[in-house]
Amino acid sequence: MDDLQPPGRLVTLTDVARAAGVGESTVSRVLRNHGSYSKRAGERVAEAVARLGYVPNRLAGSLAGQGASARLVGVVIPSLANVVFPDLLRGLTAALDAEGVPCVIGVSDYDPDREEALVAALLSWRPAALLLTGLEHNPGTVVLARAGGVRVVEMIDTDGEGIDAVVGFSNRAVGAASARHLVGRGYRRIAYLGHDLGVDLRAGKRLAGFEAALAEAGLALHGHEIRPGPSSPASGRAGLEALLARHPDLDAVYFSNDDMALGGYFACLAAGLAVPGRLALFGFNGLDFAAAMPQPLSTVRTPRLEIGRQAAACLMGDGPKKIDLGFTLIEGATA
Amino acid sequence: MDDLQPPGRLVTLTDVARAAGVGESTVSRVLRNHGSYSKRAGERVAEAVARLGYVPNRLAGSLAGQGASARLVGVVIPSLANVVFPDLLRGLTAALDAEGVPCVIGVSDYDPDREEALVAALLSWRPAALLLTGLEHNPGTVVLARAGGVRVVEMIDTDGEGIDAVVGFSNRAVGAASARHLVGRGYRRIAYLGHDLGVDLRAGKRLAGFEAALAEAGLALHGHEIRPGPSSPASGRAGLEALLARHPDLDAVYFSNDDMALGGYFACLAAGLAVPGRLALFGFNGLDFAAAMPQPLSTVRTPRLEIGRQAAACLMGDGPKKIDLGFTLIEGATA
DNA sequence: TCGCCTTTTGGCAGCGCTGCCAATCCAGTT
DNA sequence: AACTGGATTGGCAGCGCTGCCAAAAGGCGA
Repeated sequence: MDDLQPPGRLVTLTDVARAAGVGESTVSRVLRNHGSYSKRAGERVAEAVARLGYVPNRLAGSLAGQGASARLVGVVIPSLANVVFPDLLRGLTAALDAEGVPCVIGVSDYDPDREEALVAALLSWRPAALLLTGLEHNPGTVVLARAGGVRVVEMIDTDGEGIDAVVGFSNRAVGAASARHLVGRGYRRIAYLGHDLGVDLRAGKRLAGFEAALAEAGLALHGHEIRPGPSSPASGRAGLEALLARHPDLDAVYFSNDDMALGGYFACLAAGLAVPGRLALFGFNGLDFAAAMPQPLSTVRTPRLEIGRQAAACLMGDGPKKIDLGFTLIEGATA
Repeated sequence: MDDLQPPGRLVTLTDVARAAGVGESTVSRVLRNHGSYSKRAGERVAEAVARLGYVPNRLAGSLAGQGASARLVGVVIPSLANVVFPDLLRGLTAALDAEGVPCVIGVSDYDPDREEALVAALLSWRPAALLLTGLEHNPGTVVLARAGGVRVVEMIDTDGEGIDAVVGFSNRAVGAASARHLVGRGYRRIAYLGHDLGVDLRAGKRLAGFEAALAEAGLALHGHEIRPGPSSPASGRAGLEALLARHPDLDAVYFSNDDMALGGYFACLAAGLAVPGRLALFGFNGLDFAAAMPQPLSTVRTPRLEIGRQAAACLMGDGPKKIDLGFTLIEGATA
């Protein structure tokens, strides 16, 4: 594939300098608009850049520059299959693109070892900052991140201690608020329906908060179904059918997220179960479709874009170490 | 933020060489497992690397290496809000992470000028390859991409000429197949409900293919609703309500994608319209939820992950210049 | 033990850029 | 015209690494 472009050397700053009849430093100053230079020099450089089609080499620039760190941000997320993470990236890139800082991303597939490998790989690009998801990491990941000499921001989860800065919300609190809502509405035989907790630690924290709040009300989970694999409407639908077969007397279900809840809603529609009359449904995330349902889904809206934005802001300025952006309980009409 | 890490210099390859009592070149050879070195040298280097916590500096490595191009891939996508693009990234990162090549991403927000700026920014990192979305770009973008001396792959759309390699499917053909399906089922008063076509050119191509196939059958669109803004279930629901108010006699609706179709389905549920008895619905994309609906959505499944994977493969080897991965029409039960 | 060939090794230039410094220029003063 | 201070400029070292090359170290049969 490399023999396709034998154009020899790409245009360098030295070429521009020669073409513009000025020194290299002048070109550098003009291009970065840093230091002082005459109007004339600016024009000649601009002209030469345009004529030669010069594209700066940031590898060289970053290497030579102060601190030798690149204007890049390394991001490790567990998955791209769950809307939450693209939303996070969306907030992030919106804020970073404005600064002209691109993200280098790695997807860990919820595997801590892959995460560690990705952190090492990303650090080798000497990013200006590193963004991780959640607070649970391999010890090696933490050592690497600390030794990397970069700002580290952990996103989404605030239930625990971070390496450096943390931006997110409390998943435990979300679970507790959800439980209190259901209990307050009079539901008593409440089941949990989720996807694999072994990998999604934050779903586990929500469940823990949920059960704790249930316990405060003198209740316990009335049924429990954990589906292998990632969350999806299909999994939610199959899961609810399984759950109802085992516990026909359920009156409410707390889902690990809205995707699962949508599947549950579909199951109810298909089975002709009145929602919430016969069965109440409660989700998590507050995705777009939740509000468009015939009966808006009862759920908790999480500030996903805002987490991304604040995380980006956190990289730039020196904000507080822990930012809890909270969440919003959406009453909806399904619970 | 930078005064937080005054740890002085990070560990360099020279430090490792000194600590291991070997030359720099030997360390380099060991680390890249390139060239020959003794077992003893390998062990001493490995020990020193572990002891010092050395993380290579790829900025320097790439700068010094052959062709001075980085083991990075630049990706420009129009949005992260539409599942399609995260899915694309998913296929991509799955294939690239295996090779240890991270993606540097930029989000253009469907703006050709932003796309051009992002291409320039990404090229300045001297990526090994550049991945763009769609075939329509600013002339400047094309010039840049060509001059960058990198392999360029355009994803998703095969209806037109690419800069270098193209991986995707024909949106026109998707539209035509969808129309033929609806016509074959006996629907005659068919409307189109979509989001902003000005930005989503591929949706426009589908619609063009759809109308062309309709014309072949002697039909024309019976109603037409374009919603401003991005696609979403909420937009689909509101759109269908508006459409039905204007054309109460519709018997089928072709949606710009499944998200819009889901909103349409919700609108039918809410209004008590039988699907497909009273109104048939047809989507596009074949998202997860489509199969979990009480009546599986009639739609077209696109090979999003596979496009990402093939695009990655395309960067490595020298595959064909144009790969059409086709699509699958899913009959479903809504049309 | 010696010569010959292969494996292993270290030195060093240089990738393209930035930061520092000293040189130059220029306008305003004296 | 000489002088002064700030604005502008170019030269050059060096960022951390790789590729090249020549030197050193082994291996082995004679």
